Amino acid sequence: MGLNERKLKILQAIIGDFITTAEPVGSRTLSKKYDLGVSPATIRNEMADLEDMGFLTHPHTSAGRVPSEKAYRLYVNEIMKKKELSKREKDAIAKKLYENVSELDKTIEHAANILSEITNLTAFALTPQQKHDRLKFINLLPVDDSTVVLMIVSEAGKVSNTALRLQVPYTEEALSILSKSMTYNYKGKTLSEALTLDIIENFETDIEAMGGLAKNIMPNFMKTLEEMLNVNLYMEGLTNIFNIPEYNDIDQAKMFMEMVNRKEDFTKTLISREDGLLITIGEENSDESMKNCSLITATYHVDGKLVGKLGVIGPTRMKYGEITSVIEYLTENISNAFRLTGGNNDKE
Amino acid sequence: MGLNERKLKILQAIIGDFITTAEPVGSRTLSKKYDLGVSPATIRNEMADLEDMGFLTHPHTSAGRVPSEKAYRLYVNEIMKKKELSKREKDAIAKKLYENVSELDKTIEHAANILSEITNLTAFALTPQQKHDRLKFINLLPVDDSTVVLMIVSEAGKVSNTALRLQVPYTEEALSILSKSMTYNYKGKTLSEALTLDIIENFETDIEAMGGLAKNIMPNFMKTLEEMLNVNLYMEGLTNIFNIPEYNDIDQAKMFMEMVNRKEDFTKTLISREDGLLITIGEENSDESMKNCSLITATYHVDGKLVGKLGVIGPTRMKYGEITSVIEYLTENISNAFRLTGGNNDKE
DNA sequence: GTTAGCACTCACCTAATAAGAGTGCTAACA
DNA sequence: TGTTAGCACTCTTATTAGGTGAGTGCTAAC
Repeated sequence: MGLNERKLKILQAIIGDFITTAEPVGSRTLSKKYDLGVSPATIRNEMADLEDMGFLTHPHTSAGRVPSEKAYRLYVNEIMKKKELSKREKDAIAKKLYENVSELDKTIEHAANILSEITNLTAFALTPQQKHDRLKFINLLPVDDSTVVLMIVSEAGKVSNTALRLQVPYTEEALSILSKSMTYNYKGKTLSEALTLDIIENFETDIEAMGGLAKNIMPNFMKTLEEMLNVNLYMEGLTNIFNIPEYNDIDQAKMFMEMVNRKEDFTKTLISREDGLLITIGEENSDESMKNCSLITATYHVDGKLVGKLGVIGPTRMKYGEITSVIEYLTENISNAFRLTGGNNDKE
Repeated sequence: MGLNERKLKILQAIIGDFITTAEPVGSRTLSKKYDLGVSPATIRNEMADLEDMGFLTHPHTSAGRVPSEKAYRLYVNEIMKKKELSKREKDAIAKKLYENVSELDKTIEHAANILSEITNLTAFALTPQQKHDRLKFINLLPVDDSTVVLMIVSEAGKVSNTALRLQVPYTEEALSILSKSMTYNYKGKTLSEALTLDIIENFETDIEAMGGLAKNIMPNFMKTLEEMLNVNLYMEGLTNIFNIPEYNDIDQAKMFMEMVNRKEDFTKTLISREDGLLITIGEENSDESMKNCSLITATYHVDGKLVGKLGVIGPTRMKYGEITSVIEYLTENISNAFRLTGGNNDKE
């Protein structure tokens, strides 16, 4: 028994209807609402077939049909068409996105916000992983008798610094030597390379000479590098799930909230996902807590190098077509925003 | 009709019982559970009096009594005793709190986390308002042909910097002059003073000479100052409310989540509250969305100067005594942690 | 192959009933 | 005069039963 055109048409109608109404759809409603050219009885026969084939399920005998995850998978792979966004939508998105383009993090946060507002789902965005970002500039600046500022700039333009209060007095000369020595050792290295460098060895001889200065500073340097490697997770539209029938139940809502609030786990899940547009439906998710969710993620690029991710999470019943269109438009424009402006806040 | 000792004892028992069980408490349970020395009938008479006085309410005729907000107010003001924390609890708190004491923000976040775990409520903490923090160090550092880093250090040890990509070439000399000029103009000023300074005037003559360098940099400087003035709000234990009977209802949970997710509003509410330990119960809250919550906030000090806030929010039925004890212990120790170590990561 | 007709199923809603917790009042007691 | 036992009464909550309607699956006719 194959999926002839009529079956496909009926399946598509069922999926489309269910996605918007969240109600099991019956043969009569189907024949009234959609112009299928056949009677409810025929539709019933076809639906029975579709159920045998695993595309539909039955909450109970006297209920309408509900698409299975297999149906969504088919829908995503073959039926759904990407919806071209209207000029107005595009403009609205672009306007918000370009609002504060000087800070990558802010833009990423905005992107998640836009996404959640358009989709009415929970949206998220990860700031880029900086693993391959290289150290460009390292400096130690005297601020006062007991305070120096450690400053690190990466090629991607990320700046990080910490005010260090030293336990021991220091001389500007020693500071300058250490600063130069660090630059010599680390400049041009990627963040992850830098983290594996055995610094103690490199500075062994100097440490005594500089009265513990390096001993004071290097641990902080490494800690700062680690922090630069951290990605930030932005989440928006958390409360949207309360408006979704699937989560109109305190336990469901709780489970969902708890899942997305385990930010480290969630971040790990996102990072480990393949690059590019990826849709995982229900059981396809490896995370136990996501087995009744669908997750859509996409990769964005900045300067053609760094990559981060953004996407949405919600019930398996979601508007896959529209959502992927918005996500793709967003990823393109995050890339563009930064390619065109070099991360500065002047638009071309 | 006054609040004689027996009435007070009964009221206390009712409040205590209701706080732990969340069930309306009846005369029989009361006489069985607590050793009041009188029969249920007597208790009933007293309860009727207490209800007339406004301390108790009646969900319906055949239900037990529930404390009114007036009762909680009395309880908080006069009955409740602060619970001395056990050594073990104190140690556990201190250990977590001192874990990463080099960064104020991290410590504040930890504090909120500890608080939510101990109280099983939603806890929050605001990083200090830096209004009166003074600028200590301003520097412009050349990184490459088109990039300079703007670095600002405040007396409180807050460091901020931004990599600026300039549209025009610059000379190190011009940069150095600008840097010195900025230091001259802003050093020692508080952040809020600095923000109101009319810089354009100060640099009018220099701007031409430095080929627009100042014009490029000053707006970013001001923006950075503004960011330094921002406070951060950390929230922990959001999903705890799902375990609270009062919020075991999708609409209640939704309202709560939406309230605490309006972070700007919430932050404003917190900032505008009086310093010190402050408990507001139900209707005492000016925020419409908090009228059925209780909010406890306290102020913490760092170096005896900067102040931030932390606290919990939950249903009016909460363990006021225990919670305030924990909050007070936390605020003291945040202060101590930074007083003793000067914000560095070595303990004394 | 398609359709009309019809019996059948099952969730859901409503009303009715029963059970249980707790009060308020009255009268007796110390 | 304050305290207590007793009891009728109230009101929620749980349970059950009956009715309704949406929708299916099957059969027989077209």
